[in-house]
Amino acid sequence: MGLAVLPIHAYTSEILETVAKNAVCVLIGETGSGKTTQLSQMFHQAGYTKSGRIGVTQPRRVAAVSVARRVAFEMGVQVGEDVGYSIRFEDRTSSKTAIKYLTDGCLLRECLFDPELHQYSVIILDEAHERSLNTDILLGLLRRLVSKRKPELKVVITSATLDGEKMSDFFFKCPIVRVPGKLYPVQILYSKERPVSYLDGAVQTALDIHVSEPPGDILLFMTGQDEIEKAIAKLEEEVQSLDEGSCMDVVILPLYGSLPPEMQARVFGQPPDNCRRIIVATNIAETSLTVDGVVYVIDPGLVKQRQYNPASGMDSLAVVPISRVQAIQRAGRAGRTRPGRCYRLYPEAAYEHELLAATVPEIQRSSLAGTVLHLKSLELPDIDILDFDFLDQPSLELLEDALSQLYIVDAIDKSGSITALGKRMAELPLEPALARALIAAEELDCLGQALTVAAVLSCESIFYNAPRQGKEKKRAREHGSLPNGRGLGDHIQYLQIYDAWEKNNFDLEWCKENGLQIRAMKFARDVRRQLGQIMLRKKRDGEPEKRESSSLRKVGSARALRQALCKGFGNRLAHRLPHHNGYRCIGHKSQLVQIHPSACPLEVDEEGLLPEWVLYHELISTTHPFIRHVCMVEGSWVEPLLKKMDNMDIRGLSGRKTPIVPEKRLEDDKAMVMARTGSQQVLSSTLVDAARERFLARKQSKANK
DNA sequence: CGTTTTCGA
Repeated sequence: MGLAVLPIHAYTSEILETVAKNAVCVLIGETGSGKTTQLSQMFHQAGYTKSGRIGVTQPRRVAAVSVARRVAFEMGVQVGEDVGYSIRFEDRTSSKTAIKYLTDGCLLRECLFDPELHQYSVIILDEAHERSLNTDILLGLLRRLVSKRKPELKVVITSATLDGEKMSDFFFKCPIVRVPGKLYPVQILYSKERPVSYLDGAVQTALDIHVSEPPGDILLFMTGQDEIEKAIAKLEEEVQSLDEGSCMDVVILPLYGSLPPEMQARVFGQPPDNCRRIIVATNIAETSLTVDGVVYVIDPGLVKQRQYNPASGMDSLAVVPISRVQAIQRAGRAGRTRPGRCYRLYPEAAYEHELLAATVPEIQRSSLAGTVLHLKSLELPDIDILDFDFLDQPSLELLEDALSQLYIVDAIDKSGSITALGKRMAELPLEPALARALIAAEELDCLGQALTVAAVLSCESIFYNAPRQGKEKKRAREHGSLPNGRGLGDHIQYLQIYDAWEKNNFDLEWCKENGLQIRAMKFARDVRRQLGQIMLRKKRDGEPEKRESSSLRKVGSARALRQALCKGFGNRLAHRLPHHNGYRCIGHKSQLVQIHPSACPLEVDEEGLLPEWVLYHELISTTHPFIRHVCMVEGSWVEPLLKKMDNMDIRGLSGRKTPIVPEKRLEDDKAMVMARTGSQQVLSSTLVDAARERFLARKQSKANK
């Protein structure tokens, strides 16, 4: 077979010489340079695999797998032999494996068992410019390791033009090798000013291109599912009104992460002849997925980005301007197959002066509890977490928050040293709070259930939210027949749903019928299996096999399960929200925090009222900064509650865009209760107090009898 | 009457 000559081949000797002379080097290789597939082979041929393996990290699983396949093919070997890959749930390597592709998360996990990574003679950190949380931690660890394992370990960091110097400085001013890429020119067109509505502006631009420009697909970036659907609806409407025959046919396709795989596949299928495609996508199309045939890119310049607020311990999603690196990346999507065009819906001055040069790295906008625990468990000598060398230092608040989170779940002691418990927790691929809950569950004999809950909480929503169907009033949501936890809360509901699925032999059709995300359910099953194995491995000492596996099926009372979850999440919020003293909380995902019923002043009584309280933080911090606490409660009991409470101050809440309680600033110390039924209502804090009093009075009168 | 980007162990 004839293998194409790639730009990187011309640099072979320069690269090999640099690597021979230096422990680390930075390689700047633009898209199409061939670095991802060729570097490893180059080192293999140069004999570096005689003393160990070549490890190449990728930020994404699919990339690790597909690149390994490609390289195996080029070398004429089977995947899993000389060339292999290792990703979560799947290790395709053997003792023969000389070149190993793996996700950066996987390499990080290997550090736990072998901090000096002795199996490797070369480590290539690919796509380091993407600055994923895991890559950043690896960068910090490798910086230490390089000096330690000199001269037998070689490290190559591949990065983009922009931060090559920075990477080199970080690695003791190591040399930089530049390799050109292979991309067609993309003409950039700026708007004179920002459109009033970027959605309308984007739709209009797409139509203009469609009616006046030569063939070629259009890629339009939007921030989320909802926006994508709106844009598509508008586009379709406008396209309808075009004169028939005035231009070519057009298909409009959505593309976003939670879109079911078969729908995503439509974007990669063969387009009909003589028909233009308009693909409306989230930033998934920026790096993760590449759509062939795109010639025009429309870039409104925004992304939805997760942000973590250490003061409240919550993350939120915010629409923010993209960085220049992202803008360049988006434009590049137009030049993969031939020269293209990128329409930026903002002025050039905005690009130059308003956009950040690079995206704020994830390490500066995530909770670092897991990261810090990981680093602590490596027991690196002479290390002070607050002083660890990161390429970009996270804020002190972020680090202190991580330490306090870890202290609360007993993972570290007062002096900041990792505890035995903390060590066990570090081995579980979970956020520390959930890891703590699992260990508590083991002691409370409800591990089986806790595993399920932890697994379901580790995946994206298991519910499939179908796009709105036309103008039908009722939203097509099919999971009405699923167990609802009987008011026992989301966790119990997850447990019941998973158990029901298991009873149906993990049938995928069953998932479909009940409106569940097949992908998420499968993922939960894999996670559950993996977590179970890790929990067992730790317990193994001295215990017979059979007993072990039965502990995975152990089922305790709902109360035991709650207690276990509380052990992980308990106090976390109470700790931060002194207004809520007396309320204990357990967390649900990262945005919702439930107050445990047993600690709620309006406890469940014989009438079955008040099964749970939920604090909905995102609402508090992002939309309505004047509201300090919002309690969101399940619909099932709201009505009886409303009936019971008279003289209530109920205010309607109609969506995020309109303010609740307009123009009225609330006192800081007033907790708000938001009741969630079909419609949402806000109750004032005095009602909570009144209800609490009544509850206590009733309890008192019962006690007197 | 409202719903969430994207990766990863």
